[in-house]
Amino acid sequence: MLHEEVVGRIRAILLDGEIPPGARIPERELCERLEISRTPLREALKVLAAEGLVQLLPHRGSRAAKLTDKDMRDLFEVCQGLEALAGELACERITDAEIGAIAAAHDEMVRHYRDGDLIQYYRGNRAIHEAIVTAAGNPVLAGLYTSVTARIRRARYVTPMTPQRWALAVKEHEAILNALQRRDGVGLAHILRAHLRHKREEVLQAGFAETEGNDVTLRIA
Amino acid sequence: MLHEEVVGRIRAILLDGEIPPGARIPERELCERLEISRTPLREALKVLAAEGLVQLLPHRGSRAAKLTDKDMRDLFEVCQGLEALAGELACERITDAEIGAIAAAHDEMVRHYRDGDLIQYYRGNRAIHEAIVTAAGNPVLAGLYTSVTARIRRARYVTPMTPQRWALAVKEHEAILNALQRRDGVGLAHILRAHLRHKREEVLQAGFAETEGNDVTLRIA
DNA sequence: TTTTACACTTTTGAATGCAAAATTTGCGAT
DNA sequence: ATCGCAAATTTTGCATTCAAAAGTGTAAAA
Repeated sequence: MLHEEVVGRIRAILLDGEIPPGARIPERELCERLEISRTPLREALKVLAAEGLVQLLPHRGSRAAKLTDKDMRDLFEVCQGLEALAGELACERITDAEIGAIAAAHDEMVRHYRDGDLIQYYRGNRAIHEAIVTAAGNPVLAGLYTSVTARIRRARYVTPMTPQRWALAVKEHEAILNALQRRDGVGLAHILRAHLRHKREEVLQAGFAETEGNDVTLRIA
Repeated sequence: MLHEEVVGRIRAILLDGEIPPGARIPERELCERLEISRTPLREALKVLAAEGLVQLLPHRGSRAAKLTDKDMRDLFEVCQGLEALAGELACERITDAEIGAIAAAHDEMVRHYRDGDLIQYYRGNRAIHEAIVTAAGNPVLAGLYTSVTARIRRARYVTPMTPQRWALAVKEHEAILNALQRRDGVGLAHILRAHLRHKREEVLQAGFAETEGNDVTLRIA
């Protein structure tokens, strides 16, 4: 198993909440499960610690990082900035074909909205946001975006929404698509920022910070 | 020696250009020099690879990452976005004391400009940009900023400037300070973006991409 | 009964050793 | 002299091992 694959698998375990935020990461167990020894596992944990997904305590092992309200706020704030930048750049560089693909994804997402299928809606939603970032044509930006969104993914794509909020989000997505089609970078940046600001308020109001005894996984079910 | 210290020391070696971009990283030598064994060294290298400072080639060791023109452009683009965001947030949150400190740093920097001391000018310049990011009060943002700026530091703070460009940069810094004092977030974001755009053009024009046979260190001397 | 001291266990962090892969060296053929 | 190929050497990646630190349990003393 390659180094990057080890990192990826542990990242998946953490993002799935299989090891819940704040819990200790059992080196021995993970080694057995991934069928590797402690050396490559520990290398991966240090990388994930640098990413912010794992917290290393000297001589006390590693834990799955826990996000406070402040962390969540900071991450959303940065995410807003990154998506706004991506939107502006995308408008300069996006091809008609890419716009077409996003429009198709948008229509499909709206169908899931009408069907009331939140899971599928979120899936499409995420694909659109990622497509915009990709269209920006900046791998550095894409990398930071991936890393920041990974940390808030569970909160962002798991929060239940009220009908009102959901309707607003869909409306905002109409505006996002529209700005893209007009290649209105400044406008797109604005609407993306507002869109994420609303999402953040939603998440924080729902109390989704990963603090003591707040098991998000339970709430999902 | 603590893990973070190992990472820091290798980072410094790379940023100083002691191991020039593209060169192989000699594990054995570094181990002896840092007086550690290969295990912690390799952990550090993987972390630095995740940061983009080191390139890992499976079964072929690690090299100091080399930046192409495109990489440089992408990094500056992201840096613009991060600084603009930091500027906006800073205007919302900065204290009078912090503004005072930045004003003092600014005055000192201008003195170095008048003295024609580019090294000291750059040092002060960097301190101001970092102070603005700090004033944004967002550690996630600060972390990304540190990591992105580290990668372009040599280009950013080493490029020789023409008198015209230097004068323009100082003028822009007057505007930066002014916007901060007025707590004009949008204005500050704009001027920071323009400032960095100019810097990027300067760097790219100077041909500072770390491509084959382009030893930046030589040019500094 | 509560607290503290102490031995014991577990776990962490790092050095060493070993097999596999890659690079370099040496030699023969053209 | 140059090219090609095989043997030798080096280097990489990982498993194992070892010392040190943290955690745990027990028993004695207050």
